[in-house]
Amino acid sequence: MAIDPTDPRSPSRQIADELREEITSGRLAPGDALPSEKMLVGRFGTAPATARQAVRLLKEEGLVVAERGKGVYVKRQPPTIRLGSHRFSRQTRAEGKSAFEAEIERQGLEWGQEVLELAEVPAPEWVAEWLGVDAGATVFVRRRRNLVGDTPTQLADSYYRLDTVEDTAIRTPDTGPGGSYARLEEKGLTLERFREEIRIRMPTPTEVQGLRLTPGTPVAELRRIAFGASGPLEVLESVVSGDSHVFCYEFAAPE
Amino acid sequence: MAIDPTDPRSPSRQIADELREEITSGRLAPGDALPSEKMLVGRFGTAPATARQAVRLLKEEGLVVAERGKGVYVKRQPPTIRLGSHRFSRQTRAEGKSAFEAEIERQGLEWGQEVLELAEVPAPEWVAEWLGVDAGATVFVRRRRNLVGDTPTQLADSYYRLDTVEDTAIRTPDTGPGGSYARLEEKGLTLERFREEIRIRMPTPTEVQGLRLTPGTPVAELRRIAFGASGPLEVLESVVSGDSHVFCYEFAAPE
DNA sequence: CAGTGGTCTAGACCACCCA
DNA sequence: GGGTGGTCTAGACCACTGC
Repeated sequence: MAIDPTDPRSPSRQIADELREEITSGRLAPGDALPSEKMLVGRFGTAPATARQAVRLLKEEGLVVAERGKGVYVKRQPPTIRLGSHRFSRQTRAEGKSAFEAEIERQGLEWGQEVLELAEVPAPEWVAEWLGVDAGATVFVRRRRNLVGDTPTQLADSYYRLDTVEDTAIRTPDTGPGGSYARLEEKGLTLERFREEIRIRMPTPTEVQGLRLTPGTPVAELRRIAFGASGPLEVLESVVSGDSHVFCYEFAAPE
Repeated sequence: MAIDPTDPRSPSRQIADELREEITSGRLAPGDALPSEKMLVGRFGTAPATARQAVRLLKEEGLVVAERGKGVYVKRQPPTIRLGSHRFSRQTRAEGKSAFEAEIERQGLEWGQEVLELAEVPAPEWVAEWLGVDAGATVFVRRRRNLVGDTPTQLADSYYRLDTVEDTAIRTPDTGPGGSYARLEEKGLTLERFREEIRIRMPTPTEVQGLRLTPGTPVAELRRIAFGASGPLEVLESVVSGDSHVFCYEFAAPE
């Protein structure tokens, strides 16, 4: 219960390990408050800063969240959003839903989107390469933020060649039923296959703010390229909060 | 250059933002040393603990690594390992290589594996569900650690029904050429399709140790189920270090 | 041996939440 | 107003590195 000075672990580690054990064992359930800093000082007999250090370790592990003026709580698991390879089905678009929208509603959650920016910009290097345009060429970008309930979960930037989105609702705030993929197919640009890459990292401060992330929450960076018959149609970069998403893929055994 | 007391950002944030800008702008390149704590104290005129706090923020973002007794360095990007849906090709197995092995060698990297445990254990709940056995039924598990060069990059546990691996080299330390999937196919258990789920989180202390992770490095938890004609053949859980892996999937537009 | 980061002590003030 | 966490000051000792 108290600090063991003969233990090779530092006092703050001992406190953190003790608290972590209480969390993983379930004695402290999600939503429960951790003992306050002062209680920890009383219980373990250390200086306040040492107790703080212990709590900080747990925050870095993503096990607990601090709420200003209230206390430190065991993190609750937010509802898990499944992002699967089946979400780009043409049938879904025919029903007037975008890929993301369909995925959320399938799970009985509320959906929302904010368009942050519609602009013509010079293509970032990897976008140019994937879209098959010259480095620095002008492309059209749709930046938006997806919400589940009222919490933002994704920042998504879609890039298009200018001729691809010419005279389409993709250039306007509301892309209409079925989303931008439906608009492309209306134009005769059939989506044939997709390629996705997932990278994992800690968020930048901007992303922490934009996604309302708690400290200790990593993010996934998803890059997708959508191919039509004649080449790439859309390149997407999306940053999604790690604690509320699962990526799912199914595929046949290749030869 | 110095701290601005009228700035709404706290002093440690200001220092962190300044250093981050030097890193992202390239004035501090990967491998370069950050100014030492004492230098920061001199430059910004704060107490040592404030400078430390700034450096800690950058560590949590995964931008820098501290080396005891030496200094704090801008993180180098480790070689990126691509884990793609094409890695389970039968052709690869015919060449005597396992999925992981093939992926690494394709990129000209050195490969290694340590078998940590071979055992019969009660199935964890999700494994039982995916393998289609009763909760708590006995299953066979292969726990191993994959190395690229001499750095561990993956912890992988494969679970099998007992009858699936009966009289196969899968129960022995060396599964032989082509890995365990080759052994299954020799037995007439053809792999037909795969399902993968990727979750993102911060590592546990055990994983930090096992994968030699630096603070601020998230991990991906990969769960895979390999299906044969008659049902699931293998369930795998793998924890991979986030800073050295990219997951890649390609798929056709579903109906 | 000097310099580095890792940890700790023992306080202080502030902003925030809730009763 | 009392409790909470967030941040800061101003030191201290230790273990480790590299010379």
